[in-house]
Amino acid sequence: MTVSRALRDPDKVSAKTLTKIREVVDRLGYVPDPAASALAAGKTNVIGVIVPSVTNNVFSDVMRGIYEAAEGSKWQIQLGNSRYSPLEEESLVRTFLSQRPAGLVLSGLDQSEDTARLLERADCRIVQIMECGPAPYDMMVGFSHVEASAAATRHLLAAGYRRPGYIAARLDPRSQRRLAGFRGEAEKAGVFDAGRIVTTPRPSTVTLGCELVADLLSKAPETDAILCNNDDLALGALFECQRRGIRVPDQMGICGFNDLEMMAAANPPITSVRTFRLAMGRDAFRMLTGALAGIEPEQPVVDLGYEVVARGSTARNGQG
Amino acid sequence: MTVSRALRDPDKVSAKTLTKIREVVDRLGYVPDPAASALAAGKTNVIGVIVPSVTNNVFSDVMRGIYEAAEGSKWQIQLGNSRYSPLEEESLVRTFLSQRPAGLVLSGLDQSEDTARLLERADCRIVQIMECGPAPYDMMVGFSHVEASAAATRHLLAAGYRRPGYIAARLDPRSQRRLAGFRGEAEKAGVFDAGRIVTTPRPSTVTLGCELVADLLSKAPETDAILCNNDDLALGALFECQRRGIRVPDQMGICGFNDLEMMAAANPPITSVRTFRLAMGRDAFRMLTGALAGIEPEQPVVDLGYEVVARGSTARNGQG
DNA sequence: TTGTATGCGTTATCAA
DNA sequence: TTGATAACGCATACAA
Repeated sequence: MTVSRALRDPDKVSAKTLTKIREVVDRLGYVPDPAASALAAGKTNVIGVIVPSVTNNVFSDVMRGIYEAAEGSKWQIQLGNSRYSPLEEESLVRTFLSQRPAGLVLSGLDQSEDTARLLERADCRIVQIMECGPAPYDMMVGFSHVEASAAATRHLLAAGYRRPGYIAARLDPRSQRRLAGFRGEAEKAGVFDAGRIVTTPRPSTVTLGCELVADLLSKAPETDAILCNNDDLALGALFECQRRGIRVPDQMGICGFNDLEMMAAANPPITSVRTFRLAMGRDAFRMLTGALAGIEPEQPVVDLGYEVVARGSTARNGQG
Repeated sequence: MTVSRALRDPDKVSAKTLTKIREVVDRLGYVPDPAASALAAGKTNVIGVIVPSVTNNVFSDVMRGIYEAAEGSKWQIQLGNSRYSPLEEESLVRTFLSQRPAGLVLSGLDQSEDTARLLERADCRIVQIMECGPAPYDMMVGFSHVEASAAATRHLLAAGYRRPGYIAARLDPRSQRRLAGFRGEAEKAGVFDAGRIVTTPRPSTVTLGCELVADLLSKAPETDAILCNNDDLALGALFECQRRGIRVPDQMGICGFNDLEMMAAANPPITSVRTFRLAMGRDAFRMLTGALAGIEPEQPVVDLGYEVVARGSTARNGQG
C-alpha cells in the first residue's frame, strides 16, 4: 500500500491521499507492527545501552540523560545490565546484535576480546561512554579518570594536606585509573605511601566508607586527608570521622568523586570532582542518532572534562 | 525446517537429528532473528517495565531485582521511564503494546483512564508494583504506603515526640498516601497540626530536605520530630539540624522512608521504614513469568509489608 | 504520485 | 518424527 510511504515519508504522498490515509488510520486505530517492519527492512529503531549497574547513581544519571534525549523520538532504548562483568557484557552485546539494533551504547574501554571482535564487525553505530581513550570502536564521549583524580589530588595538596590516603571499593577499570591518577600525582609530590591505600572488591556503599576509613586509620593513623573513589565512600568517611571526633576539615580532609547532589548538602559540605553524567548520556544519544541521520560528529571522541568543586571538607584553616 | 522445532522444543526431535542440527548451528554461528519470530508467532519474549524514574534509588533497586531475576532467562526486559507523568506512561504503554509483549510491569495504581482501557484489553499478563490495592488489572506486588507511614508515626509517638511535622517533595500518589497515613495517625493521637506539614512539587533531594526543614522550623518552631517522605529528605533534615545546633534525637526526632543503605551509616543513624524493593522487582518478574508458564499465583495481590527500623535519630533520652 | 510483486526468517498447519 | 507450504505485516524495487 501507499500507507507505508505515508507514514514514514509523508512528502512522497499527495496531500489528499495523506489526509485520507490518516483519517482511516485514526478510525481503525492502526498501529504498525515493529516486528514486521524490522523483518522487512532488516533493521530496527532499537538503541541498545549496556551499563555495569542500574543502581549506581552515576549510571542512573547517564541513563536519565539518554531517556530524556530519546523522549518522543522514534528511537527505542533497550537497557542491559552487565553487573560489572565482561562476560555478561559479551552476552548482552550478542543478544542486542541479534536484534539488528541501529546503535549501541557501551560503558568504558575494557571490553573482552570476543566482545571487541563482535563490535568491530557489527553493522551498527557505536558510542562508548564514561571514559576517553585513543581507539574508539566508532565514537566516544566521556572524560579522563586519571586526570580527574590527579586534579583532586593536587587540590588536597594545595589545601596543605601532606599525608593523603585513598579508599576505594569495587576496583572496576575506571576506579583503577582513578587510583592511578592519585598515585601518580602523590608520587610526584613525594607524599605517596602505599600503606595509606585501602581497597576492597565489595561494591561501594556509605557504610563501607565508614569501614574503609576505620581500616585506614588503624593502619595509617597519620593520614590527614582521604581521597575517596566515589561519593558514597566520602559520605561514609565523613560520618566515621565525626563519630570518632576527628575534625573535618582541620584534622582530616575529605574529597569524593562525581559530585552527587548530596555532597553540597552535607555538614560540612564535601569537596568532590564533578562529572557531567546527564550531558554524557544526552550527548551519546545525540552523537549516535546524529550519525544515523548522516551527520558525522566533528570529533569521534568527545572529552566532557570534569571540575574539582572545593567545599568545606577540604577548607583547612591551619596547615599540615 | 525441523530446525525451528529443535531449538524451541528439543523433545519433539530425535536425538540424532538434534545433535546434527546443533553441530551445524554452531559451525555456522546461526542466531535466530527475533523479529521474524515475533512476526510469525505473533508474540515476543519482551517484558515491558515502566517506572516513574530511573534515578530514584527506590526504583533502581526494583529494576535491579527485575534484571537479576531475568538474568540468563529468555525474557527480554524493556524499560520505560514515565517521569512521573501519566501521559508519558500512556504513550509508553501504547508503544509497548504495539510490540506484543509477553508481559508488562507497571508502577502504582493511578494510571490514566485511557491507559486503564488499554490495559484491560491488552492480551498480555500485567503486574503492578510498589503498592497494594483492591483492583489489580491482573497481578500486584507491593505494600500499603498508608499503613507504613502510619506505623512510622506511631513509632515517633511511642518515642515521646508530641509535635510531629511532615516534609515531602514531589507529591506523587504514593507520597500522598504516606502523608495521609501520617495525618490519620497524628489526628488519632490528637497531635496533628497542618501548620507542621511542608511540601513542594519539586523532586526530592538531600538539599531540598535542608530547605524544607528550614521552612518547617520558621513556620512551626515548636516541632519536635520530622517524618520525612523519603530518605533523601531525612538525610537533609539531619544535616540541617546539625548545622543549626539542634540536637538529634533529643530536641528533634527524624524518621525517613525506604531505609536506603546510608540511613544506617549516618551519625546518628537515621530511623526509617524499610521497604523490600529488590524482592518486589524479583517477585514481580517471577509472578509474571510464572503466569506465562501457566503457573497462576496463589494470590493475585501480594503484600510485601514493611518494617520500622528504629535507630539513633529517634532514640530520645528524655521525654516530650 | 500511486499501485503491484516479491521477499524478509520464522512459526503453524497439515501431510507424509 | 520429519518435511512441505502458507501465512505473519511490512519495505523495497519496479512498473504504471
